[in-house]
Amino acid sequence: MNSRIWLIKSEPFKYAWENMLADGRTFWDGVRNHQAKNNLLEMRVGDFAFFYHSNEGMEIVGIVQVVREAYPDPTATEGPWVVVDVEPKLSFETTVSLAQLKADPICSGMALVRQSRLSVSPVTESEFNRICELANLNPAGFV
DNA sequence: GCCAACGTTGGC
DNA sequence: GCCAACGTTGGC
Repeated sequence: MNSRIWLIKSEPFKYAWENMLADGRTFWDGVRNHQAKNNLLEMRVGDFAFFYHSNEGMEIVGIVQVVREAYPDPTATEGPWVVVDVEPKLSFETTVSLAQLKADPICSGMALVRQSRLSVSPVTESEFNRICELANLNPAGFV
């Protein structure tokens, strides 16, 4: 597996997975945190990212794929902020809740769990595999 | 609605 | 450069 894995968060009432599916492709804007921005800068075309619903839902609902690497955020009037372009890759039939991740020995150490305010975070390969397992997915099917 | 975690701002 | 005050995010 050459791709790195990430996790991006969105509040469903601002931009839900359904919006992502409807748009087909979007630029991931609004990141105003340097750590999250640095993660965006490290994303490469072909990388995958889990799509997490924060606040409401609090679960991973799908996977997107990076289709364009970081470029200046068109919605930012100043500052070093960037966006990437992503496309929906697949919808989870079995979503994975935050409670499940917290209770899981592998996933309880995730940046998502430890740093709840970070909106773009890295996912390790073992976390990725475990989440696929919890979602009843075969990673070999799409990686 | 409350609060913990964390980032930012501004006085000194 | 420190730190108190304040704002925001997001889980509970």
